Amino acid sequence: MSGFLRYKKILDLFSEERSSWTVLEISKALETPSSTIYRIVREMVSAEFLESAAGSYFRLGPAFIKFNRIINFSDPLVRAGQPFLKKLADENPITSVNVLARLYGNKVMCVADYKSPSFKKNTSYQRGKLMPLIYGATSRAIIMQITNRKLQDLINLENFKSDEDKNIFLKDLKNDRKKGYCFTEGQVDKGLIGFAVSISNKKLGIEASLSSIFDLDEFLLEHEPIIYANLTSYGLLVEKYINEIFEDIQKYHHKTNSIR
Amino acid sequence: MSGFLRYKKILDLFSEERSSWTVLEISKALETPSSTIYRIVREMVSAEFLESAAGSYFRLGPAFIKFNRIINFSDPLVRAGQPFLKKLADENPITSVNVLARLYGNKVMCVADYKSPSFKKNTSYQRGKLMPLIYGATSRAIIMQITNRKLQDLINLENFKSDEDKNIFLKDLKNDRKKGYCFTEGQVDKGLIGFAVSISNKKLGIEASLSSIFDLDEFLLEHEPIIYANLTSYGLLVEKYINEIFEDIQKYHHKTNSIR
DNA sequence: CTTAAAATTATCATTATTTAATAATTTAAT
DNA sequence: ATTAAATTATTAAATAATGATAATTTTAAG
Repeated sequence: MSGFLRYKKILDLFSEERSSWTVLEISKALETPSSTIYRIVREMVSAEFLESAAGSYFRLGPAFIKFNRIINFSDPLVRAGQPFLKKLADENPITSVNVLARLYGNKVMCVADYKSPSFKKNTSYQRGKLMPLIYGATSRAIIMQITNRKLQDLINLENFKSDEDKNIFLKDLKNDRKKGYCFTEGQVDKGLIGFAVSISNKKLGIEASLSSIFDLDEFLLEHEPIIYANLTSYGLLVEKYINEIFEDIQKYHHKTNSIR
Repeated sequence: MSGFLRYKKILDLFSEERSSWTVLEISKALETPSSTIYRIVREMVSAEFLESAAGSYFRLGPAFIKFNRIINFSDPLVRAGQPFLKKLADENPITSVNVLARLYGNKVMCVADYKSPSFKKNTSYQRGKLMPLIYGATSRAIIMQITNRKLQDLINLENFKSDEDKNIFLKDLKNDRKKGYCFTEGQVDKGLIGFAVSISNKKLGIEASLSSIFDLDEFLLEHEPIIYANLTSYGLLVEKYINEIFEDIQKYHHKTNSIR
């Protein structure tokens, strides 16, 4: 265990289910002497990546809240897309959960979400949560924009039940790519349906999606055209804003670099 | 530069204003050879604390979003208080910004906020932002619960204009402690006023506050009793929930520790 | 498709840090 | 006040980080 991994292994112990650990517990879990863990934990506490809680427990520190905020206010995708999620929800014909998500390793992560206040059911899509790459419209609108080698690599990491399943998935993906949007039913949450469009920006390396999730019980066929119209128009708007943000960033860097 | 500091120094370069850096820029800023920075950045990218963006730039990685989410769903203060912020806003007599904040080093950090949809002015209190310890009701309701040595240490870090200012501050603090709540006007944002109560839990080491911020132009004296009533009752409710969460955590740890 | 520049990774001797066993100290609970 | 638990300090030995340079890969332009 060396380098950053030393610190990351400790952080990775912390989860929603188990959010506080003592040094001795960490020491056992990582099979590392407690004197070593004490030293490392002390470092991380002083950097505010961990904080000491009561009863000699430690929990994740406020540095994560701070850096999360910086991402929120500066990440081009979040900055460009966040303001439109509420608008999209308000314009949808029925209550919805609206999600901006992006590729994160070989998973998909929701980076912003807005739920209509009266939406009743629970959804798995919540900011910061990792979702499977091959299920749900949100994910599909992301993977459908990926091609060649990178697509191969991602697909190879997935466990399809059979080669047939894999081929069906790839064929569906091709179809969706042609159509320009995705629809799935109950792949992630039972009783919910999802619609999604791709969001991308090559210069910024953004591979993302914008999606709306509805309660199947509320959904009528006549809603479909409005949903697609909303998603595609807001999708384009988000891409336009991402581009503007990109140009701002470039100007800024040009300026600061020439000063030096 | 050694240990975790090596990594933290790089992360600390990233800010809202400057959210992407190249390896060469980092290398210059930290006066460290680029071969070293390349190695460190690579480590952090693979741990997802940084991510490579377009044009050989790097930005903060999705690990922060992930861990932030874990804090959101598990931090006793956030878990207990978050759900009440909207309720508090809805019950306040005029539009408001409602904030849960806590001590963070020698600063105060907002850990959850809810703004009435129609609240017009901008406030400095946004989740994740660090605020001064000695200005604003939000901060004062935190520092007023701190005593003895710890208070001394915190006060000594502050730059008061004069000894007189310092004494006035300490006297006001004493008064507020007696009253059980704080009021300030325009100390953080001009044209805004703040009301706050303390939130604490000794066992969990929580030193926090619940506050409501209003537009001075909308505020009438007759609102005051309602505001105080709301803050104090929700403050007690939040403390009660923190306590329940504490007991849940204890049970859980008891269980998992006895299994081993 | 080629080519040149820029970005990134690999190599390795030197230097510095981390490790972990143990002792010493501090803190917390009765 | 006392004792156990938690934390910090100390140390030689083991290990890893550094940074100069070379090698490779990627990117952008013609």
